Amino acid sequence: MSITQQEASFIRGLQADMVQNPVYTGVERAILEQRLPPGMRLAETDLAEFYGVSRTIVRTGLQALAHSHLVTLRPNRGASVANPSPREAREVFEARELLEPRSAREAAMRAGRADVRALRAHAQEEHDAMRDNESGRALRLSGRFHVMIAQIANQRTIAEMIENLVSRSSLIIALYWTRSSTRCDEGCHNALIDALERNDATEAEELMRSHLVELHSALRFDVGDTSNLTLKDMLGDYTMPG
Amino acid sequence: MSITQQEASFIRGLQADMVQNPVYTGVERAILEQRLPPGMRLAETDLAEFYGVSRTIVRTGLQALAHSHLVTLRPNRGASVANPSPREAREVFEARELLEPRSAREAAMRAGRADVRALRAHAQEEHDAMRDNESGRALRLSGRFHVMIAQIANQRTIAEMIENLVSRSSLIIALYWTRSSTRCDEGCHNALIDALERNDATEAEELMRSHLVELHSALRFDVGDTSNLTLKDMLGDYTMPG
DNA sequence: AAGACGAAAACTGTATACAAACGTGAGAAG
DNA sequence: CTTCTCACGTTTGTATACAGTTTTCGTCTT
Repeated sequence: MSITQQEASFIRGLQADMVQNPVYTGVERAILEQRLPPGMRLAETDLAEFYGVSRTIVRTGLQALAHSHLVTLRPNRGASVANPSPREAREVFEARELLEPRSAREAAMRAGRADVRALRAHAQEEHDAMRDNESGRALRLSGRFHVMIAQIANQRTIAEMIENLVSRSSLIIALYWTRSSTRCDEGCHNALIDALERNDATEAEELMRSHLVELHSALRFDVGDTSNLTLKDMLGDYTMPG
Repeated sequence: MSITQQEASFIRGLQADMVQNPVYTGVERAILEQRLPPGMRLAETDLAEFYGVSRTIVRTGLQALAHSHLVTLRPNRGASVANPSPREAREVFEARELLEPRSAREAAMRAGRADVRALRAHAQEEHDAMRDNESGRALRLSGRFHVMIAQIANQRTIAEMIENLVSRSSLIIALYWTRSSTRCDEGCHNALIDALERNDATEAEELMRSHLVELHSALRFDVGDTSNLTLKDMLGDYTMPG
C-alpha cells in the first residue's frame, strides 16, 4: 500500500518537485525540529555547498519555504528562518483553534481501524522520542500528529492549511514557549486517539479544542518586539524548550 | 495614506518580489478575470517572450502561482492553469463557509468609517464593471470584496487563507458555474456593507454564510471527472460564465 | 576615541547556456 | 489500415556567469 511520491506531495499540498529538493526537505525538517532558530540567516551559497546543489535549487527551495512562512525572504537581503511576531503567533493559534476542533470532529466520524492503528504507532514514536530526550524530533512528531488527524478528516484543502499552521507553530514554540515539558501532549494525544477509536465526534472536538487552548496558554508574549534579533538568538541565552 | 509595496505584499502574504514580477501579477489577474481558462498550457518560453523577461522570472512567478493553487506544475511537463476537481471545488467552498462568516462577524465589530467608505467605493466599481459587461473584471472585484472584509477583520493569517480560497473560486466558477448572472452578488454585498456599517456582527455573519451557501449551490459538479481535459477546454464548447 | 567615508568582499538578482526529458510525426512492419 | 519504433524538434531542469546590491572592514578625519 505504498503511495507514489507525487501522491504524497499532493496530500501535503506542495509541488511534486519539492519532495526531492534536499534544501526544502532538509531546512524544513531542521526548522520543525528547532535545530535552526528563528531569525537565523540562510545564505544561498552555504546551503548550496552543504547540500551539493546549485543556487538554483536552493532558491526554489527557499521560495517554497517562504510560502509556508517558515522562511522570510527580503529583497536583496536573502533568506532567514522566520521570526513570527507575537501577533502572528496569536493569530496562528487562533486559526488552529478554529480549524482543528472541527477537523477532529470530522476525523472521529471517519476514523477506521487502520487510521487508529497508524495514530497509535505514531504516538508510540512520539513517546520514544521524548524518552530518548530528542526534544526536536518529539516536537516535529507532535505536530505531525495533528496533521494526521486533519488528513483523516478527509478535507485536503483544510488539512493543508492545518499543516501550514502546525509547521509555523514549531517556530512559535521556539520563541514563546514557557514550560519545560511537553508531557501534556502525550496524555492529550492518547485521549484523542481513544475518542477517535470510539467515533465520538463531540468528545474529539472538545479534546482538540482544550488541547489547543492548553498549548496556546503556555505561550508568553511579553518578551517585547523580537522582530530584529537576527543575531541575538545565537548569543547563548537561548534555551531549547522541552 | 499610501503604503509601501512591501507592506502591501505583507498584507497579501506573498513574497515582496512577487508584486513586481510581471508574470505573477499578469497571469494571476488573467486567471482571476477568467481570460485564462482552467487547464490552459503555460509554456515558459511564451510567457518569457510575452512579458519580456527571462525564463528565470517566469519560473519564480509560476512557482508562486502554483503555491496558490492557481497553476499546476508537473515535473518535466511544465505549467498549466489549475483545473480544480469537483472535490477540490467543494472543499474550497466548505472552507470558505467555515472561515468567512466568522471573519465577517469580526469585521462587523471592527469596521470603521473609512472601511465602510472603501467597501462602498469598491461595490460601486463592481457595479460599473457589471454594467459595462466586463464580467471578468466584475468577478475579480467580487472576489476582492471578500478579501477586503477578511482584512477588516484584522486577522492576517486567516485573511491570507481566505484570499487564497477566493482566488481559487474564480477557477471553480469558470468550471462549474451554472447561472448566467452574478447579479445576486450586488445585493448580497450591499447588504453586508450595511450590516458592517451598523456593526451588526450577528447579521454580518449570517449574511456572509447565506451568501456563500448561495454561491456554492450555484455550482454543478455532474460534469464527470474533468481531471484530464487539458486540451478539451480549448475546443470550443467552453462558455464563459456570467 | 568615536564616527564617517570608501573600497573590497560577499551575497543576491537575472540571464543564458547546456543537458535531460518529453512529445510528435514520419516511416516501417504487421 | 493499424501499430510500433525511432529520430527530431520542443520544452523543461540545472548550473553557471555576470551584474547590481548590501555588508564588512579598514582608514581617515574630527
